[in-house]
Amino acid sequence: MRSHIQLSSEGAQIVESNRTIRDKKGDSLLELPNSFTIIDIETTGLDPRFDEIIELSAIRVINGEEVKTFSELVKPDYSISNFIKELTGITEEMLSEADTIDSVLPRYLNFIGDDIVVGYNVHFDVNFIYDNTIKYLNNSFENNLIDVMRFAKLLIKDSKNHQLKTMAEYFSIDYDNLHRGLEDCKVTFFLFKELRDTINEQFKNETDFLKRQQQGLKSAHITTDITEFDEDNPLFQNNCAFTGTLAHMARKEAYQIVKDLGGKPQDNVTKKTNYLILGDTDYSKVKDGKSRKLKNAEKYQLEGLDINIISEQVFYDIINV
DNA sequence: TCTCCTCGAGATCT
DNA sequence: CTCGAGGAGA
Repeated sequence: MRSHIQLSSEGAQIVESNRTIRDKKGDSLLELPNSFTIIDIETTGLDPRFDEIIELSAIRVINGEEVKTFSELVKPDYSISNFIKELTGITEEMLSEADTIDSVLPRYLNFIGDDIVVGYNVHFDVNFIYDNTIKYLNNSFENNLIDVMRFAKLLIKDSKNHQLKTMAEYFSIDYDNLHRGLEDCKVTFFLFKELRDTINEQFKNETDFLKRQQQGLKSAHITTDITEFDEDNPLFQNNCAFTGTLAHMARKEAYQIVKDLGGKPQDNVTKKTNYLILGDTDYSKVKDGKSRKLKNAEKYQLEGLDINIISEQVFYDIINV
């Protein structure tokens, strides 16, 4: 397949086969600022290379308060599909009176300024804006961004998926016209607030959550409210490490269960390890099919240390699941 | 123990 | 794109 290279003086957008590189795109931040601009766009499809923008919407938020909104329809070059008509409720007739992208986009970018842009799966919107800014204005869109979906996935585990609609229902957020720009901005704004509250409920404070997220999953972060333990449980006061992916729970949940039983979850196998639980390690990258943790455990076992290498199923039996 | 890298799996936007 | 997991090297 031949590559199509498209170069521009500002914010080079290189289209190679079916992959697009946007080298001046802003950073994706895991932050909770008080001032930002919520964005949402409607398009004629999912692919920025072929599809067009038909609505640009935004809400300016300062110190947590909505202060201004922007929402304009955009007249596309080509007609829109029935699917999009159904999805958004936007008709050809509505679009026929709208301005074209080259005149609406500058107003939109002016409204956004250099604010951090916040959105749901915000990369989708930013990619369209980025490409259209190059194409029509020969300029780049470098604003940093915050993806609310990222927070949703990190915080909401008991949900069938993380679509905006599902999350809105999860938090009982009302919406009248989902898939219209401004309405989706409002839902995203409420959702962002709810997720911030969730963080404050589940963690000491916001920075505590953000710091942990950066550091990744550490067994030392797992805490328990339980004060009285069953001292007969095999895990009680014992060090437990895991290797591989567990079939029935996340590593984090397993750590929590160990902690709740009075055991001590570990990130690595050490000479103090008492149990190594084997998950699925059928990875091509694991040499000999044995992870470093398993190799260490076997080594220590040969040295006569009290370390039990057990299967995932035995672990479930011990914890009574 | 830590920091950074690589890789595969899974999901969302219109 | 993001995350989780293992690996390598300091």
